[in-house]
Amino acid sequence: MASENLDEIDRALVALLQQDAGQAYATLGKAVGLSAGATHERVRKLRERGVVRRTTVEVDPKALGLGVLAFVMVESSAWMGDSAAAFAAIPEIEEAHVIAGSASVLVKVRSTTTEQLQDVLRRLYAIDGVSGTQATVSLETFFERPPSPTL
Amino acid sequence: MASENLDEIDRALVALLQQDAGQAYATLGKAVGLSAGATHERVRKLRERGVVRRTTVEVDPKALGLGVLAFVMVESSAWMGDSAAAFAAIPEIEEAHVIAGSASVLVKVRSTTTEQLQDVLRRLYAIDGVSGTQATVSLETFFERPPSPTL
DNA sequence: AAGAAGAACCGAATGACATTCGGCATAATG
DNA sequence: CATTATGCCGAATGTCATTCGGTTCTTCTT
Repeated sequence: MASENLDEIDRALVALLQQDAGQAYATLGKAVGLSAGATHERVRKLRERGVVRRTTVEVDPKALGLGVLAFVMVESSAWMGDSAAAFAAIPEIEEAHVIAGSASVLVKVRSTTTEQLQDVLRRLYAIDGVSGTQATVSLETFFERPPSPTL
Repeated sequence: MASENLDEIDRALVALLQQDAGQAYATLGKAVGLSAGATHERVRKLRERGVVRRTTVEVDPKALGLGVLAFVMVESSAWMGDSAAAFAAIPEIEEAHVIAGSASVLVKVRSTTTEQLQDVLRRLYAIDGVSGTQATVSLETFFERPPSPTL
């Protein structure tokens, strides 16, 4: 997906949809200077091209009882490139990234308690090749926001 | 926001909305065994209570040209608790967390190039109290998904 | 440069859905 | 037990999503 195919209107639409995907196409259209129908077609294309993956809701993790957030550096003695499914099978893991450096995979974990976080660490060790973990607990989240379409 | 107030139906609705917030209330209702109107009222309440913060779109960062992802450990010689606004003023920063440990704040950065990432690091140093940064670049993202309402 | 094809747009028509509300049932409270 | 609060259903009504014919603009071909 080459970003060079996104013009100013596409980027404005993405930003507006990130803020409020529930607004009417007529409202969106006014904001970017198009009719509702043309706006609808533009958004349909953004979906078709995979720029907009889906419409979702942003949820307050604490409201779900997920009061503990930690970033875990997972060390391994083996190539972890084929382990995506193993990480995805641990529901507390929100994201997982293969990284360069002393560890191999960085994962973001949300849990209800620190006990549950410990259990996640135990389950991480059960993944083939994992030799160590180093958890960094978040004391406070300043903010979390979506990728900016205007960089 | 006490999570004890979320019943099974609420949690099912959150999960369904996370997957596809564009589906009709009639469809949602069928999935949880309620009428469209009752479902609408349930979701309205989840919004009112701040569980559901907003309806948004999930976007492919690469499609926006944001091909570089890094996690930066920001070290400081001072208390960073009042610096949320300073971090938020750097648009490449997607999230920022106060952490326990040798560094003070962990930030997630998306940029178009490694040069831009370097520029972000320079701007981070300009924040009062910042004494060091340690960037960990993501080579591959296994997955990113929303917090699970069923943990 | 001219013509054809493709892409994007407008605005109206039509189908789908959001929202509201009266009535009923259930749960909670005093 | 009586009263109040909450949640639900289903239908009515207002709003919006979607489509499409026609027009305009852009790109491609000769």
